[in-house]
Amino acid sequence: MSANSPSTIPDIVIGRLPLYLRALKRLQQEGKTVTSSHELGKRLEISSAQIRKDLSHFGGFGKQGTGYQIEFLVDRLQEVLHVNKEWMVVVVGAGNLGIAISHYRGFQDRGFRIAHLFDISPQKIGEQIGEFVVQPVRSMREIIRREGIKIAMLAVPAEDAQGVADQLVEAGVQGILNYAPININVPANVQIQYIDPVTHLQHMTYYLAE
Amino acid sequence: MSANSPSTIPDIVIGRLPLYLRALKRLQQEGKTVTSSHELGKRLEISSAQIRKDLSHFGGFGKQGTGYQIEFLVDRLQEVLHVNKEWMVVVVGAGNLGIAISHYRGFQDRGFRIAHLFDISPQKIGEQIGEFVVQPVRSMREIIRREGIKIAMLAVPAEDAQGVADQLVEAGVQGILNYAPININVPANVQIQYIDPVTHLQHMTYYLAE
DNA sequence: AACTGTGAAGTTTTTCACAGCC
DNA sequence: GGCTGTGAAAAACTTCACAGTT
Repeated sequence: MSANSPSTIPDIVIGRLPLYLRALKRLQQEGKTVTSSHELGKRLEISSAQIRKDLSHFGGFGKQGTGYQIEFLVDRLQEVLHVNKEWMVVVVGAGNLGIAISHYRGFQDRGFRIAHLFDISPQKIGEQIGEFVVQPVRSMREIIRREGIKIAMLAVPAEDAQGVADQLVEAGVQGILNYAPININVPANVQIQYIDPVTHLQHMTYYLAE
Repeated sequence: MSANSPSTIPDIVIGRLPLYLRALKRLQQEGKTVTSSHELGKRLEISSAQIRKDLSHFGGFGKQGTGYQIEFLVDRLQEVLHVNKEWMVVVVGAGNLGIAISHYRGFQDRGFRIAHLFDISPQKIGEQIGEFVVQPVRSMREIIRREGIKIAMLAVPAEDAQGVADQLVEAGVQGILNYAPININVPANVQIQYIDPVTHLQHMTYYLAE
């Protein structure tokens, strides 16, 4: 079967594809050229049947008796996830977190490039952070529009997150990665994902005896 | 029904509790004292039935016709998640990310306090980062043991993550929040959670037209 | 012999819908 | 009238197990 229309594939499956991609690239770095659902599953602690079924949504990528050509599978997954091109991304918030994000080298080779760093504070505007000069939130809308940027990372205080998100959506952003520890509401056509380390820590402590 | 033994409650339910807790605290900050599964669900984009069912695993926390006393529910959830005390946490890796984590103010009032910051690089050791002096990984094991620390945040390069995780487990750590973009293997009795912004970005781009 | 891709079976998770209470 | 807590039903997800290919 060839690639389905996106809407028919469960979101939970989509969420695992980046993990497969990440693990495959690592196998590649280790010099491997072929792998199997079993080997991959062992690394990821996911059953081999799960991996085969997930991948089968997008077509038969493997060879019976042999397994998967890693390079081929990496290409296919990058295609499916639309990271066979480079997405321009903006960071909003030039506090410690925004600065750390702006310095992070790990976006480059996985499909993302930071294009701008914004902040609202007059003290921060104009400051040089790595390769970026902090720009005013005031000009954010215009820049995002002009450059057709579709993705933003939100690293502002929780109180400001909804307001900034509204502005980003208004400017045409279609995906927001929110680092602020608060839920924000966006239109249905805008993707939102959350990163909040504390929720992960609290998830772990449930299982830790006191 | 009163609190069950942890093992009988689905992990997926546990994963939502921190989100409920976060949203409830925000409602509290907004001055509310009572809420309903419907109101909470609207904020979180989770169905009200789901919220009621999740909470019912731990006892009847609400009142029919009225809803939930926010303060009471916050206390119960903190109890269930074991964050009614403060957990000491160490950070390993004093690069940009480790530094940002060490500066982050948001752990304090949600159950966690950073106790130490470690790095392996001689240039970094001794450096003052906020309120911490970077300590050598060499002395990590001894310090974790002595202070009975159970949780670590890993912010080292992917290549070093497995090795450091092994040392942490050896030292008695029972939960690791791994920021390195790589899967690591730990014994079954050790909790592990991952934070990798790129996997979230790639999840979003699947849904974004090119 | 090793491995994929996949229907069918099994399990888990979510939603429904309503009795019971405030 | 508004809301919870919960069995029962429905939906979603995972695993099984094996035919088919290399």
